[in-house]
Amino acid sequence: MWSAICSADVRALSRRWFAADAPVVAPTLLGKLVVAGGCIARITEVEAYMPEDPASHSFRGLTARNTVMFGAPGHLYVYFTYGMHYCANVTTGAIGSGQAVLLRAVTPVSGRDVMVARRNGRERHIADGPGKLCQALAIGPLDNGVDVCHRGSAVWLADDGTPPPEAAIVTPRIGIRHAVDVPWRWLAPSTTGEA
DNA sequence: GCCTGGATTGTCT
DNA sequence: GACAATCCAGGCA
Repeated sequence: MWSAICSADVRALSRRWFAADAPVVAPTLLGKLVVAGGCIARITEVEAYMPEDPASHSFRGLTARNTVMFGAPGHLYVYFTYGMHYCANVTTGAIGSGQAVLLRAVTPVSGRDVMVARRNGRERHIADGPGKLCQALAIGPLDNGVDVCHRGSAVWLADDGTPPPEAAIVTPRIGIRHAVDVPWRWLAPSTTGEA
């Protein structure tokens, strides 16, 4: 698989891919690949966050932490939460719009052993949560702001031709305390549960 | 400068 | 199923 990533039939997603609003971009990312930490994983769950959304970090405007969210689309926004976990987002929309798509879960495609090792040897639930995803793919604060449209980046998103699932499951977002009824969470149907 | 809440996870019962 | 762990950002005085 790694050789495939290095070949021409797997290409980085273009900047234009992320130019639309987060709720539009989010479902299109299902099935796409994340290349990070020497591993490749397929996206199975995402959530959209908009600036008018009380659950979004950009709701209160530009701050030192969320600067990346207000920057150009197609960049990685990594933030620290609950005192011990990192979450990875990809910025979308126009510059200054403060939108992002949270990467909630992936399944290993290549480098599974490495991901398991990073997850302290856990064979199950390798990356079925935002914090676990960052741990398995070694995504951290140093990756905040990297360009995911560039193959040479520490973290980038790729398209290997796999189409998004035709019947993605749409649900309200979870783990948040504001705007809990907004259906901006998308899951690949065959990958619910164990990742 | 202090206080509070948080886009979570792992462990224990 | 319930709860503790853990620490930073942001709000407020």
